[in-house]
Amino acid sequence: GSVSDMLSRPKPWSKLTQKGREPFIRMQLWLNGELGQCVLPAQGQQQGQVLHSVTSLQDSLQQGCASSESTPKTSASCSPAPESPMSSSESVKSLTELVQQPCPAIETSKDGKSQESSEPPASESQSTTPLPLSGHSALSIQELVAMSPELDTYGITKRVKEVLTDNNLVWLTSLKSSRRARKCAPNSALGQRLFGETILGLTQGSVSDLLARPKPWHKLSLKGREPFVRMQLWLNDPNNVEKLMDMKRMEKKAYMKRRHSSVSDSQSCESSSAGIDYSQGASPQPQHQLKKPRVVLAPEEKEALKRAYQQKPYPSPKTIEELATQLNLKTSTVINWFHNYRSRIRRELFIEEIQAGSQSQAGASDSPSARSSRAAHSSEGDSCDGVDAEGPPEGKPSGPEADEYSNATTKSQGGPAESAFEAGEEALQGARSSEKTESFHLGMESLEDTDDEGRLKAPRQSSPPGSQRSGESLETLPNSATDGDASTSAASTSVLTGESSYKPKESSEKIPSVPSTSSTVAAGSQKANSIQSLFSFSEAASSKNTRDNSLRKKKAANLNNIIHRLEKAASREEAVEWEF
DNA sequence: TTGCAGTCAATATC
DNA sequence: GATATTGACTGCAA
Repeated sequence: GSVSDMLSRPKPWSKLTQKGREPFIRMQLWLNGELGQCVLPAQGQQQGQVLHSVTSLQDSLQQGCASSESTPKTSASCSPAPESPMSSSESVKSLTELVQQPCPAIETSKDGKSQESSEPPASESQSTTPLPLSGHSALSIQELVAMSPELDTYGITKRVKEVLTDNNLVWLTSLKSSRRARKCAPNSALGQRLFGETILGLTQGSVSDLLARPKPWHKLSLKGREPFVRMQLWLNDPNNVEKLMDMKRMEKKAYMKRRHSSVSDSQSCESSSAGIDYSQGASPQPQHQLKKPRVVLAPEEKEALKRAYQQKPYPSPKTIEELATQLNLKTSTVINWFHNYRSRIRRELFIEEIQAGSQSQAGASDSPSARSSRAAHSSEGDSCDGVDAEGPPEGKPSGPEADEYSNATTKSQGGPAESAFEAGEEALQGARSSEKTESFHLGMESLEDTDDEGRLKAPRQSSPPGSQRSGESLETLPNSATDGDASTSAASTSVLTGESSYKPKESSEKIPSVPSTSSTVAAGSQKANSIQSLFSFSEAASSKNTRDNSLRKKKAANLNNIIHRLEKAASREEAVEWEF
């Protein structure tokens, strides 16, 4: 009866609820000929199918995608329906099982996509890397992604890392004895590159990033979820490792073959690392020469940018322009830097929270750092550039306050600097900034001074030790913040004089040069000085504090973002639901 | 137009 | 050689 009704009187898509759309999706899949035996899993109840993003699914369907679909799944958020009886984890399981049965998740062959040649794998666009995901087309994966229940991204990456590294270990240890074997060991290891290219269709760098800093599922776009679904599928494949190893072997074979065949003239253009052949096949030299050298920002430049960020995470075009001029960078570089920095800070925060969340809150309460940060009730606010009035935002960041988590993400090595930061932060408690631009501009002026001597001529090629020079000049800038001076001067110091301008890169990374931001407080400059000295001398910081500080820094950055958005929203007077 | 997510790929680091 | 970092780019959405 329902079918009849639906067939004769279909509602327009826009009028359908998510549940109502489900049958149409199924029909579409069926029309695409991809409905296999797995259409309706035994568990019955295909309904719970809640699409995280119906539109995206629709898109993929329109592109002709299809595949083993369906998976009952529930999304607490969007499925009010009582019907989906499955728990989230069950759903995941069934999802992956489903995909696995008919067509193993990992089709090792790189040509795996041959069968469905027609489809234009949206995701691989320009990528020359063969998109792995075989038995299923890339699109079917999209579909799975759309229908997938919430996955534990952190857990998934953790497991993937384990599998990969375990594998490395196995090989390395088992081969340790033999010299010859050891020589081969690296080749036999399951590396990120192989995994990325074969399983995820991503490059090594992306994989590394993904594994190290997974975003929580709910923060991911459909596209962003795809690698996690792939990983989940891979993890569920009992033969995953072997298949990957096979891949490895095949790759190696191919490589050897290539090498042998190109003995003659290969010498000149030797760059024959595995996986290169596509680049040469595509086009000859022209691009080769057009390649522009990669910009590498000198540490001082980064410092300056960070300080600018502390003051204004969302600089105006004018500010960007100025910054670019002062630093002798292209505006696009500055823009990119801000974009990248914002998003990376955000991501770090995510995982910090995840990690913190997974730690027992118990320990957090009496850790010194926690104590201090709590005692200094306003310190959080400070660190976020005068966001002390962050009533609501407070809620979230404070939760994961735990100081205990292992900071896998926080590659924090900047012990001294960070401890300094902590001290500095405390010293600056109560300081607060409300003004932004002016101080920032002042800062730029200071920088100008710097430039006079040794402008960061930054060849933008590599940031060699030469950069030290400019770093020094920055460092030696006169501290323009005079005691009783208004916030502006204090701020200017913070932006440029940078307590940390001479800090090693790593530490500077973690240290937020935070608060000096704008302390309106008279004591500002003195405090800044104390920070400076701390930077130089207090080597004895505990790693706990270190982590705590890095977390704070990130929170600060995050709060900055929040503020910015709030301001924006306020100016627009629009109602916004905030998710902090 | 702006900001962001996701990614690549060059380079740095381990 | 494997992995991590990071500037740049693309595509999308508001």
